[in-house]
Amino acid sequence: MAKRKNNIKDVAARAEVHPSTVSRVMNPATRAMVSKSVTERILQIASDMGYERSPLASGLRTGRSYTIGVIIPDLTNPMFPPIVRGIERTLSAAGYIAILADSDNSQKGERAIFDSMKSRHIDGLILATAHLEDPVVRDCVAEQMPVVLVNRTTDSHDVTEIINNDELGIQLAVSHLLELGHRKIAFLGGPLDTSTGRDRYQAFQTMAEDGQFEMEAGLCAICDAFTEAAGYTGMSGILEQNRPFTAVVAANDLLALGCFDALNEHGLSCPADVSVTGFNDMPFVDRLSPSLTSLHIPLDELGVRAATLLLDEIRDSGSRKTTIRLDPELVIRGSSTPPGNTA
Amino acid sequence: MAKRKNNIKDVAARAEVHPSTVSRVMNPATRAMVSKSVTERILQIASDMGYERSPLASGLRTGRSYTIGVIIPDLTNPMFPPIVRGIERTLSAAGYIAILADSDNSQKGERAIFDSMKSRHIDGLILATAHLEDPVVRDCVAEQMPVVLVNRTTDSHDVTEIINNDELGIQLAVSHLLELGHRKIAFLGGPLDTSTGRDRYQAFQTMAEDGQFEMEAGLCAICDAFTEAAGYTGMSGILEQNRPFTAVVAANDLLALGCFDALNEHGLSCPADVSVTGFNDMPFVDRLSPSLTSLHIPLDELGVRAATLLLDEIRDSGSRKTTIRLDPELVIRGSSTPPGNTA
DNA sequence: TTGTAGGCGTTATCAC
DNA sequence: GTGATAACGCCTACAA
Repeated sequence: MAKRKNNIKDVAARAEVHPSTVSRVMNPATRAMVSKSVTERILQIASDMGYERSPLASGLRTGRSYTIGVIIPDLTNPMFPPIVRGIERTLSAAGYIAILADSDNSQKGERAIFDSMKSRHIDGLILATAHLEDPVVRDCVAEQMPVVLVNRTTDSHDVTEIINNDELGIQLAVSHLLELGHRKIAFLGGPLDTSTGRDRYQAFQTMAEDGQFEMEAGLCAICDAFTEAAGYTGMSGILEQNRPFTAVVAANDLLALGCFDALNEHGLSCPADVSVTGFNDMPFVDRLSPSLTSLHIPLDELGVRAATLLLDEIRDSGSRKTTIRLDPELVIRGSSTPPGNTA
Repeated sequence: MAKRKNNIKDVAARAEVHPSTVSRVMNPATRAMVSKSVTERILQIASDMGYERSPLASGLRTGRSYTIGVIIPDLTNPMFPPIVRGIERTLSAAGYIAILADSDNSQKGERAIFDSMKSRHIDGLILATAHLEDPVVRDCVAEQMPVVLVNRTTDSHDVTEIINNDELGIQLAVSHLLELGHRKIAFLGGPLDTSTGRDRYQAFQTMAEDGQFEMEAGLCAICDAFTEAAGYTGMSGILEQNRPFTAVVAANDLLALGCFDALNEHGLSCPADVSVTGFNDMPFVDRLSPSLTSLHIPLDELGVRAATLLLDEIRDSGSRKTTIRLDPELVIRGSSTPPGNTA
């Protein structure tokens, strides 16, 4: 009946050695200290008894938990599941486990989750939630907690991160629309307290300032979240201005979806009346009606590399912080065509 | 410099009481044992010092980790993120944390994850991966590990679970197609070693046997996974038979998407040539081209209730195992219309 | 190469 | 109501 799990002492007793010897054998890093014959005997017995080291106890002793925190702003945004999957696969291959939390796009949520994770003694953190000014990131740096940012960065680049070339992405999108003949282009931006929100917006502005097209204040809306609902609200605001335009650059795919809704509601159709581009090329946008022109990002790879960077960081926390910036690729689909009837 | 976190002894020293007393105060369940004045003083000091209990150490002592394992077959299937989110929200509100893993639709993966989670001393498990014959579920029952199944069940119903009324779902879909006038209906099923695969298939068969329409062997394909790729392969197989049909009932939405691809490739269009229904009403199917008729399931609620059931189970593991079965609702969209041109 | 001893932070159990 | 003690399972100087 007593279902107590075998512990290190049980194995030691059966192998007629001291628990510390078993401990050394069970830890690959210290295994070399023990003679070959004893090592083999202990490994055999341990496996026979179904012994498994308790990460809890060993973590308590060593201060490491082999647990990594992963905070995502919105798991229902289809861009994140592939990232999470890449992270999780990579971590578990290295003997780590991921504890996942969704901050629900809120900085307060992010903080609460961070505190809770910290109390679980996580060995490191992967954040997809970074804000330009982010107390959680600052705390990580201050406390020397290994951390990697994915997709978004902060204003103080003293952290390892893997992000996208947001400026290039917007350049590609706008150039594409310009080549199609569009000249009145609206912009649907994301929150300016995130790097993806600000940098994509700035890139759009810069292209206008370079004289490539004319930017009108009324044709620019900053949404307060990267969600369909916010995109809908933002686009509705633009439409109420009643200014002519033939294309919309949205700062991400969900905003573009909300944009579709607002256009439909105003009797406009995409792409006949208005062309739309998104950002991220999240799963299923190729199947939408219309299929969405977007900027492709290797999401799974983003996750894999974020996890790899974090593992490096944990092993050698003194190493220089690196910033990896991936170039997005424009994927042209049905939502962008030459301008026809002007709205 | 020494950034060591405050522990229970530090608090005790500052409050001039014994660590045990602090321990009693910090645990809501035992707080009543301590006098009001001491309780207040300790709480104040603890909060001043930023003291947080170490779940690791307390877990080591008590055998509970306040950690719940969550295994999902495929996180990139959009039906799961809302479920995961509901689970995570509910668990964290109760002081638990979720460790998430993706089994990648493989029973071997499920087993490996389970073992790894067990070694982390999880207090319970939520499985969305159940197979009809599932060793992991059997082990949970044998080891008295609290477990809740979501979405899928097993053949031995000795486990708490929250699932869908799959039979009703298929009845609704088929009835809908019959009412539209379809009589040659194909079926694209999921793996028969899962309850959702088998039960949806059986429901389809039963309706045919009841004489509501004629079921043809050649118009029935069982896919080996609930994925777009498998749906594409399955549907291609049906199309190669060259038998006339005007509608397809797919056992889930991803299969329906794969079905779209195969139809397109064969020059058939939905719904003009063939009507299609899905299952799960996962996010974004309302935006597809064509929008997909499907069976709606309250995904977030599924997650919330699964987590709630598990917490109940943890508190009172002796309680009777319950099966909750939710009725799906048919949502009619663009992919299903009366039959026009026969294929 | 292996054993010894002490401690990681907490709590159950017994005393007082 | 509070204090003392040991133990959860493991790791690591240090000693042998």
